[in-house]
Amino acid sequence: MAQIDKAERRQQILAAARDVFAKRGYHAAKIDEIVAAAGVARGTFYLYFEDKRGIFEEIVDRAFARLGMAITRVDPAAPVEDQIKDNIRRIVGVLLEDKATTKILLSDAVGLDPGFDRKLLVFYEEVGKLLRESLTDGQALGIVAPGDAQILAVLAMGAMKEILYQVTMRDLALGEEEIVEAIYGFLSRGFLRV
Amino acid sequence: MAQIDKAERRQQILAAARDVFAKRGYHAAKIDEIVAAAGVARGTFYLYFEDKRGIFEEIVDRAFARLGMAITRVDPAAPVEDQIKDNIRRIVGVLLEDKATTKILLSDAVGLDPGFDRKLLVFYEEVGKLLRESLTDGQALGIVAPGDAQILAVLAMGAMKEILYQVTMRDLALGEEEIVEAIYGFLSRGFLRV
Amino acid sequence: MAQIDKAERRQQILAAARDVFAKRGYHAAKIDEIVAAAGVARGTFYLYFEDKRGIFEEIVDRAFARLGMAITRVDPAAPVEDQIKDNIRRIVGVLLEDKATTKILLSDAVGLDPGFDRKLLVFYEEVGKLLRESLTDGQALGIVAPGDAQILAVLAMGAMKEILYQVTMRDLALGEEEIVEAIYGFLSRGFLRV
Amino acid sequence: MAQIDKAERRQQILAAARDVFAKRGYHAAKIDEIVAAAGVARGTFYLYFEDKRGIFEEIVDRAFARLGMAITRVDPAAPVEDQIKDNIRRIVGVLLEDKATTKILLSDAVGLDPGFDRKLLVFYEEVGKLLRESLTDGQALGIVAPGDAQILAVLAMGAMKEILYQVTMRDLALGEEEIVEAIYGFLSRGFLRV
DNA sequence: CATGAATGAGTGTTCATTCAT
DNA sequence: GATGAATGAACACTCATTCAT
Repeated sequence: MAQIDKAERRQQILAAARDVFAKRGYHAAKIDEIVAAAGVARGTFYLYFEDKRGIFEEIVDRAFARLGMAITRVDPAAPVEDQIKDNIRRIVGVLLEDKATTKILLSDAVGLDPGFDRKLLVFYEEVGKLLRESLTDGQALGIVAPGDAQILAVLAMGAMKEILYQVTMRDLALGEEEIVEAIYGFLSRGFLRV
Repeated sequence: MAQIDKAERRQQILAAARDVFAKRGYHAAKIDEIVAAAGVARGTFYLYFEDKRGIFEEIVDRAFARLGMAITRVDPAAPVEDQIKDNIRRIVGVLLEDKATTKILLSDAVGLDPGFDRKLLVFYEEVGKLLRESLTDGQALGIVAPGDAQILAVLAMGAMKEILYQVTMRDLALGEEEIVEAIYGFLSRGFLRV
Repeated sequence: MAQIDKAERRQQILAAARDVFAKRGYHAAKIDEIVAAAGVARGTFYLYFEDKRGIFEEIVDRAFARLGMAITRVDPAAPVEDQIKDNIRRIVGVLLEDKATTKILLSDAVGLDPGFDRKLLVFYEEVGKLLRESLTDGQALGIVAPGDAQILAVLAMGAMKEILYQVTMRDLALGEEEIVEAIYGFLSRGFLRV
Repeated sequence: MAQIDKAERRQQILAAARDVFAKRGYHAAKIDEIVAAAGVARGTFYLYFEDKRGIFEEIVDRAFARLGMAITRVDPAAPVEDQIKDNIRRIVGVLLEDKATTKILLSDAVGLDPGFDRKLLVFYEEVGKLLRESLTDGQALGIVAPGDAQILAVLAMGAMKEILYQVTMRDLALGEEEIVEAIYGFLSRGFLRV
């Protein structure tokens, strides 16, 4: 079990932890099961991670970082439709690429404890802020409907989170592009025609 | 402590549990704190409830029941706008009326364990089914945009859940009617005008 | 195992802990052995005591309190010999009466950790202060040899501690009165006659 | 790290261990901190010492050896006062010269475990035996007060240990000669003049 | 019915020691 | 010899649940 690269060993444990957390949820996930899945000894775990919560936090932080990088600001000077679709496509891509982590993000990390709730809220707030600014820009140009940009941002995020939650948790059989189109259509036009 | 009605005693404990669960989250909520808040002895708790998970489940079940009763089917023969707004208004009303329970529903109950995840999924699926049917009816009448009704239903629920989650967790200062209008506007027209 | 008086239950556990600590030393004493000796369940221990260190500290504190009460100030106006002998007799009596606790005091509590070292030092300093004052009084009356009263106090305490340590740890077969006389003789006259 | 003498490397580790043991106490001293202080790798430690207890034992054994060599038998044919003072002076000198080790001896090694208690007892008994014989000789010559020589030996050692313990642990500001004189005065004449 | 003292299974974490390179 | 990554035995403590009074 000896000379693996240190970074590789971290990844190994991280991947095992991700799978166990996704399968069992945070509290039902036992260190024992994680190290068994990673094929390392109990003590090795603590060589690479502070504690159970620490590794969970790292999984979430990495996912947030990946997600953050998938999102880019919309430039209102250029055609927006493709930019928005690309954003949606990248977000959906990142989340569907690693469903275990997505389940952790959208399910296990929710309501874990006040500290974690804050972390989640902060991340969504950051995304919301970017979205809000884009919406405000768009409103100035008349390509976004008037209304409280913050609320619109929250609603848009909620819609996306839910569809991805359902796809992840229920294995709703939808192709990525289908999801992207549905989200885009919904955000752009809603669905009521009364 | 003598002459309290049995049902009243249940309520007392239930309310205490709800507050503690909302304040601490499921795992950090200790039976000790619940019984202290309810002003009963430890053993008394188990006279009224099977176990910790049992009382939590009852809180969630009651909330779901209340929520279910707030939702009524839209009759496409009559003017739909008011019917939809009424539905939204009732749902928002129920959830904002008891924020502790709403926090439990939208945060603590999420990712608790596979069994609970299923319960949540089932409830949202039931709501989604009703919504889907209404949407399908609407599509037949041309008052709902075409598209996969199931996805539309999921997106609509996600948007509503998120705004209420934010209002509950962040104390976003929004009036009920404001929320109702924002949701309705979003569902009906989206926000892009490109 | 039920309805014993709460104070009695504390005593029961305290006595068991004292025996185990005395037999094994602080670190080798396991909670398991203490509760087994006390005939209670693991959890019961924590119902009565904060933690392992807490019960140890209580044992030491109680011993110090008992010891403190055995010591009285010497009144230089009255004949001092009997007063001193009485003090020595009471101290020796208290320590030989419960050898397990004495072993804990003179052996296990020593060098446990910086916090405990301080507690010990503080206690001995208090005793030393009383002794020092008595010695200073005595020096004024010419019944105590001149010299740094603090050093004399320390030396006197050391002599007493050591003889009791040896009696406790080695079962040196000495009667109480023998010990008292030896200490008194030593303190009063030393042993060199050159 | 290459060309260091094997014996030198041992010394290096031994010195580091001594400092860490003195600073933290036996149990709070971690191998990690010792090897870090010594500037060697974890495994290297075990190349030079059996285990943690082994190195601790060696520190104590060496200290006892040094101490043993400082003590010489008093020849009753020659003037004893200087011989005794020289003995005290040498003992005090050895102990104050390396306060870290003295703290280990008088504090950390006490009550470590039954095995160590025995080692301490044996050493003090050996010293006590030598002292007892000197005292018995002295009693035959009338230069030592009558009384149980063993008890007198124990009392004398206790007095010395305590003053050195206090000087070491409390940084009692006393010069060596002051200490020597105080001890000698105390042993020779006690302090009561009633 | 109500009480609260007693229970004990369950688990995260530490750290001395080993051993492949 | 030297290294430091890996090991896993050991243990204090928590807290939901039970049950004698």
